[in-house]
Amino acid sequence: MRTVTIADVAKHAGVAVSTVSYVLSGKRTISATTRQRVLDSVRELGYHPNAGARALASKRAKVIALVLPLRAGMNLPVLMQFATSVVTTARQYDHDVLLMTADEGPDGLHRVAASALVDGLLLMDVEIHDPRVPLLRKLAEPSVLIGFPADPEGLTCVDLDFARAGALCAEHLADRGHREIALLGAPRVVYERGTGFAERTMAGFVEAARRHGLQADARPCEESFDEVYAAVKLLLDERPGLSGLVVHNEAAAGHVLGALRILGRRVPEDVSVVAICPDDIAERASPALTSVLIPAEDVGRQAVRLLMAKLEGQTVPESTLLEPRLTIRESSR
Amino acid sequence: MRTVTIADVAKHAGVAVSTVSYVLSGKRTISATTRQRVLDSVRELGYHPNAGARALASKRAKVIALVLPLRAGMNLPVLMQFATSVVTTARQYDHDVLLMTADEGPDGLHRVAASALVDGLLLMDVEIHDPRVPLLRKLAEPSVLIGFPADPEGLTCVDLDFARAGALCAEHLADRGHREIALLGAPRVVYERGTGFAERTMAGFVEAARRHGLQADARPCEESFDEVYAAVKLLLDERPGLSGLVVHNEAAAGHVLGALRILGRRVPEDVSVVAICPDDIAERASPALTSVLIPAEDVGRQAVRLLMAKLEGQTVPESTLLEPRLTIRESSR
DNA sequence: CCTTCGCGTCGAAGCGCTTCGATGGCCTGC
DNA sequence: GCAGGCCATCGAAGCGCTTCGACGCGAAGG
Repeated sequence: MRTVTIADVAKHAGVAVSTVSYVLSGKRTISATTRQRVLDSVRELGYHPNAGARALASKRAKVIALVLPLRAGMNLPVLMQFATSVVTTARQYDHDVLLMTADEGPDGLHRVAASALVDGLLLMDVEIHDPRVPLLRKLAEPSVLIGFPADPEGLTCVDLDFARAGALCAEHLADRGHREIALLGAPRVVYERGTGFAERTMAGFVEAARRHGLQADARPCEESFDEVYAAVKLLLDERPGLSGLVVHNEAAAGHVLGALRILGRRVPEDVSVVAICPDDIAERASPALTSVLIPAEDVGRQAVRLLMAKLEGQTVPESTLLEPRLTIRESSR
Repeated sequence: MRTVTIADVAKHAGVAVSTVSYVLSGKRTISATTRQRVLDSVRELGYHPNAGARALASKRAKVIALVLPLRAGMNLPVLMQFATSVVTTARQYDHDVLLMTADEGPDGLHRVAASALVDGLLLMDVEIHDPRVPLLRKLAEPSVLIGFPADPEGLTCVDLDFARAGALCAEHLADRGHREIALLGAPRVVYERGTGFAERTMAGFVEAARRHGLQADARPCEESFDEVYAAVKLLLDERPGLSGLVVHNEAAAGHVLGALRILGRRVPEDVSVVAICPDDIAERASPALTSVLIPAEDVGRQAVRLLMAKLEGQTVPESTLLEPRLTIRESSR
């Protein structure tokens, strides 16, 4: 069974090859009767345009690259949701997704772009001083970044508004009358790596607390139970009046609850806890955590939309910050 | 800056286009001096072959599809390791990876295959009665499955040897002198979905226990703490002499330890626990779990190798089972 | 010395598609 | 009744690459 080409369709429908092409692309008007005849032939023969030929002729591969940081220690559920949402959204725009790992580095991006394998790039987990950023500026292919490098000038970046998320948590606690609050953040290495989002959360938190006249404290937090326990204990020792705790570290969130239980503090009676984490983690905790969710799906969808807009030559905002949403559950009052 | 084509390279090196092509593909002998001149030009001009043109002319896209079950509730770390290993291995064979979600179903596979977007397919998490299997048999493009459908005839399947893994656990416990053992498996839905690996583990476990004259018991196990606790309690009530427990459920593994602690059984003094799970989970538990690991990386690498072999027209075994390895840690004696 | 062979290279024919300019038929308006 | 215009369709020229057959030349063989 030889594969069906556009010429087969044309012959079957009794029209020229170009007519079939125009029916399929809609780039020229074709009479309703011809159009129907062609579409029938397409269906009957089971025609699928050859991707390579199309890419060659039209200079559009209809494929975008998704560059994921597939190193260990990522927030897997969020990453997965994000990837799923990117693939699904891309399909809605009739595009496919080429999966790449960050470890190919700038060369990998250059390769897929220069070979016209992909029309555009989506990079996740961009760091403050990301070696790929200068390349992206040079590339003819449009790109969208998840996260913010030091200088987003000339790029297109999407992210959750982490500063706002931090602030939202502080405000929530302020509204409930808490006067002394603290934030436990990501592991120290995350700050050192300079991904940016962790710092921005802290900054937003501290700023909002200050604005509301709260006494606030923010520090990194490791992920093992023992270290979380030690951190929580230290915090409570130093700040006996502490009654509100924000945890921006999904691995640690559960452990914080465990530590508080062991330390004899009830949640939420003695200490209110707010987490910045995916909903499923917040819901599964006990008590269920009041949380600000990381809207991975929104981010993915939005990123693809922006990329598609750029592919069509539209200009898009350099920076898109997604508004965080706080869901109140059992762990705060 | 127009993109560099093979014609540019040819002109720059003072040779014919076809010569450049042969230098790059190695399909005909080219004298060392010419070869070097061409390679120099390639480097100097920064030439990258156009993927579409190459695919069109050679009928090889140098892309494989990776179909992941991006629904929730998967074992994310394993899935990620697997995906990473697939991408990395594919790159070693100079191939790229197109990411697809299972929810496009058979039509999606047909689409990418018929459009020659990909040369081969890698499907993860194949189910016993998978609707995609009949299609794969028909497709001209080769494919490799992770997991086993009911009838693997004519397909190429790779998986951990789960039966062996179950047996290994039973044998480990038998060697240590345990006489009454049990296995807590995946949630009930997994068995109902019929992915196969869960059943095979159970079967291997039961068979090995029987062979060693042990009293054995195997049942599904849900993932929430409360349900795990109930299951463990029921088991201990029914089988007071139970001293060895195998857990094939990474979400439940930690909870089992918690439940045993609450029920006053020390691990490993009173009950030895063996898990079938990724190493990181086993190591993070306390006490660290003796475990049989799911070698996601091996599976990915092996799957890509098989696919590449098929792409080159070699015949490969229908079934490849990866030998499980047991790592002894603190939870068993 | 001439033929034969093989090595290294070239030229040209596609691969299947998009797109541009051309064409022919038909309607409109004066 | 005819010029002008528009609509629907066609034909052909590439897009950048691979690959096949051909060719020229020096070495080997008779």
